[in-house]
Formats: sequence, structure tokens, C-alpha cells
Amino acid sequence: MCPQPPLQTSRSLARQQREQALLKLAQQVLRQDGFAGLTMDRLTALSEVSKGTLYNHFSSKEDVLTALSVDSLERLQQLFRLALGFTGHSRERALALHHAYHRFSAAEPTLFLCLLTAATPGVMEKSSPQRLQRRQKLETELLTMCQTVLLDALADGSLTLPSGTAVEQYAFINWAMAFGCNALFMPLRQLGLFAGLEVGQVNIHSISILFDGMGWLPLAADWDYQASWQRIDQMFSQQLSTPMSDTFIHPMLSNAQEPA
Amino acid sequence: MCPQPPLQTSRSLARQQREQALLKLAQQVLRQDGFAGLTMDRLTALSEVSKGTLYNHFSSKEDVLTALSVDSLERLQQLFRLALGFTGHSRERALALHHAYHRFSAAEPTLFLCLLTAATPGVMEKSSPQRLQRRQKLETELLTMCQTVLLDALADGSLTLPSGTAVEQYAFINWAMAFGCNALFMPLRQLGLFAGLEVGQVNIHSISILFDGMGWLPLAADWDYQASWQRIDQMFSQQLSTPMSDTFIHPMLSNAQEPA
DNA sequence: ACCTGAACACCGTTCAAGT
DNA sequence: ACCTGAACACCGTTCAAGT
Repeated sequence: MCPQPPLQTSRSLARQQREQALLKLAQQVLRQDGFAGLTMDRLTALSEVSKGTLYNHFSSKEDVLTALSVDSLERLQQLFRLALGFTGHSRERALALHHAYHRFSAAEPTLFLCLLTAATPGVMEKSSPQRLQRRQKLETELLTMCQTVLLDALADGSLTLPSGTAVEQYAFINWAMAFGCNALFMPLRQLGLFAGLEVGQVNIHSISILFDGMGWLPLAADWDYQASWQRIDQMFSQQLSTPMSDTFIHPMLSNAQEPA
Repeated sequence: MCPQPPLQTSRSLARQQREQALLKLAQQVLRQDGFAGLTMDRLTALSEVSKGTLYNHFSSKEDVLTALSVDSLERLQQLFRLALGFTGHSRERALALHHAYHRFSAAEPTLFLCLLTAATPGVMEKSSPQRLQRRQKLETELLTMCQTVLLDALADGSLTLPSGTAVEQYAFINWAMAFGCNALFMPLRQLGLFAGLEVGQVNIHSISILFDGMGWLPLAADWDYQASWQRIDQMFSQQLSTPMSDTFIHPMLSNAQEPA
């Protein structure tokens, strides 16, 4: 009756679910015992698979970290999709993208640290090429999403490119700023620096400066972006309190399942 | 005749020199075999000390990486000193600071990657508290140097703080931007992204945007900062071609040695 | 007081045997 | 075709013995 529920697919689905379960466990270990506490022994002990199977999923310990960073990027992408759906002018939508980035780094500090760690040469050197490729693809897609908003802004005239500047460049600068602010804040805090500063505020402020510097209209002086930020925050809170996490965890379910 | 050349000092000097030699070797290994290729075995094999002595200097393998990051910060500090000596208005001096940061990341990619790696939780967790403290102190000093220029700008009126903003915040944003741009560029390049972009140009551009966004006078439209960048570059090239590297490598020599 | 390197322990990775 | 876990190998860390 079911139109041949393809065995291969359901098998690979199971495989994917197991991999997700393993990554969940890895996160748990990272949270409990820190990054130094993550060992393949501990991971197998907590899981229900043997070491061999673990290595069937991940080519090395570092590959686990890269896999977690891929997961992070996928979640970021989900948030970016929501951000792009925000109703407002182009600069507000760009603000929404930054909000998504910040929200993720605040809600998932461990995963965000995976993003930082996976950008490290020692980890990249020992990760599987396939996983690195997957990450590259995702990162490209995210940057493309950033460029979408920039192109919109160019189209509606709220932003003008100085001659000799590529859109790519603006996307990179935004990405770098977001990464720098969110990535540096945690370690510097840990070192005891910037005790007086609040992440969210610094973030909003730095984005305002960046966009104003790009000449992105309306400028901060002519618009209440603090209010926009709050509206964006509410939008996210609403959207995330409801279903969506389902579609996130098993993006393939829609193919696999059939209405009864 | 010599006013008691203190034995303790000369001993600790020798110790310091040996530590520098070990760090030089570690760099060599990192360059040749990558970060995954750095092992304590390999380091002792290349050096003339035993493992025990190596561990007498560094509490762990990760401590070696943190030590390299401390070294990096010390060199950055040297460059920052030069930058602050640049003759020009406050925004140009701030540009000089960014130039120093960029110059370092370009001239010493391996050391810069150490800076990135040492900010990683896995490394911090296994580094000695003393070394982490040393790093924190240096990082504070560097940020203070950034704040110096900001305060100058506030004093001469070329920069105005919006109410409710701390100078610290501006210093952090600058630091984050510089870190983000320089740190992300290398890994993203390695992943094959941004093949068309040139680091130096992106850097200058991002700094212009940042300073313009802060409203730091004169704005980019009213001043040729490309020319300033080149003048700064020349200044660095001149200063660095001459002595100074001596005083850098052995900052204590001036105390220890006596004219014959 | 400091150095040595053999010994130890932990942990990442593999692979022959099993289902 | 996939799973298992004992075995292996590498490498980080220690410490008893030496100077």
C-alpha cells in the first residue's frame, strides 16, 4: 500500500538519527566536562554503540567537532530563514540576521564554541574532507543569504555601493563583525575582561555603527533600531515557541512519512 | 667591578632564552607539520632538552600554544607602540593600530593562528593559570593602548561619545572587528570562499566603515586614508628594518650586559 | 636545584571475528 | 553489510634516579 517506502532511505534515515543522537551526547559531554573532557571512550560509553560504529560515523575526534559545527550552521540557517521573513525595510532585515546570529550564540554557547573550535587549524587538519565540504557549502549559503538583503537594499536605494566594491565584501565584513563580537566576548569575559559590558547592548551598538558607516538608510539617528530589535526578538520568540523544531530535527521526515 | 651581576637573574635569563628557543622550535614544527603535527615528542627531539625539562617550562602541550599566543601578543604590543608613535591625527593613529594588527597577521600567519587556537576552550582548559594570567594582562594592556587613541580623539573633539556609551565598548568593537576580519579570512580562504577578495583592501575598507560609523572626523569622504595607510606602511617598514628586533628578543639584555 | 629518559597511563584508531 | 570490542600504537605526563 505504501508506495515502496525505500529501504535505503529508511536505513540512511536511521543512520542519520543515530548520528544526531551521538552529536547530542557529545554536546552533553562538552557541557559537563568541557572540551578537554571529550574523548571517544566517554562518547561510546554514554552511547549505545561501539567504538567501531562511532568511527563509522566520524573519521576522528576532531571530525565530531566539525560535525557539531555543521549542525550549528544548519541551525543558524534556520534562524536566518526566519530573519529574512521579518517584515520591515532592508536594514531592519539585516538587523534581524545579526539578531539571529546573536540569539544563537547566546542560546547555544557550547555549539557556538564548536564553531570557533572548528575554525581552528588543528581541528580542520583532522576532519574528514566530506564534512569540511559540507561546512563550506553551508557557510556559502549563509553568506548568500546575507547578500540577499544587501542586494535588496541596493535595489531599493537605501544602500549605495562605492565604486570598486563588491557585495561580497560587505557580506564578509558583516560576518566578521558578528563573529568577532560573539566569539571574543566569551573568552575575554572568562579572562576577566569587560566585566561591565553587556553582550546584547554591545552587539546592537556595533551593528548600528557598521550600518551607519555603510551609509545604510535610514541611519540610526533617524530610526529607533532599539525598538526594531525588540520587535525582531518578539518575532523570533513567537516563531520558535511553536512547531518548527520538528522540521528542524528531521528535515527528511516529509519525504519519509505518508499520511495514514 | 661589575655591581654584582645577580646570579639568579642570569639564571632566569638563561631559562628565558631556552624557553624562547623552544617556542621557536614549536613554531617551526607548526609551520612544517601543521598544528596536528605538534607533539611533545617531536619538540624534545628537535630541541636539546629532555621531556622532563620541557614540562618544567610548559605544564602541557596546550600550554605551549598559549605561550606562543603570549609571544604573539608581546610582538603585537611592540607594533602597537610603533603605531602610537605615528605622526598624524587621532583617526590616523587608530588606523595605524589596525595596520599593526593586520601586518602582524600577514607577516606571522602561524603565530596568528596560535592566537586563534589559544582562544579555544580546549586549549584554555589545559593551560597553566600563570600563562593565562599573563595573557590576560597583555590583552588588557593592548586594549588600553586602543583606548588611549580613543581618549585623544574625544579630547580633541574629532570623536563624540553618544550618551550611555563607554570608551571600553568602542575599544572592544575595534578589537572584535580586527580579530574577525583577520581570523576569518584565512579559514574561509582555505575552504575556498572569497577567492576574489584581497585581505588588505577588505581590511582598509572595513576600518573606514567602522570609523565613519563612529562619526570619527575627518570622515573617509574628506580625507585620503588610502594614502595614510601607505604612509603608515612605510613608517613600519623603516622602523622594522633597523635595530629594534634586538631589544625585542632580549628585553632584559640592557640590564644584564655591561660595556667592556 | 635541576636534568634525564624510561615507565606509565590514557586515549585515539584499527581490524579480525562475529552477526 | 554492519557491528563489536579487544588489541595496538601513539603520545601526553610523571617520577625515581642521577648530576
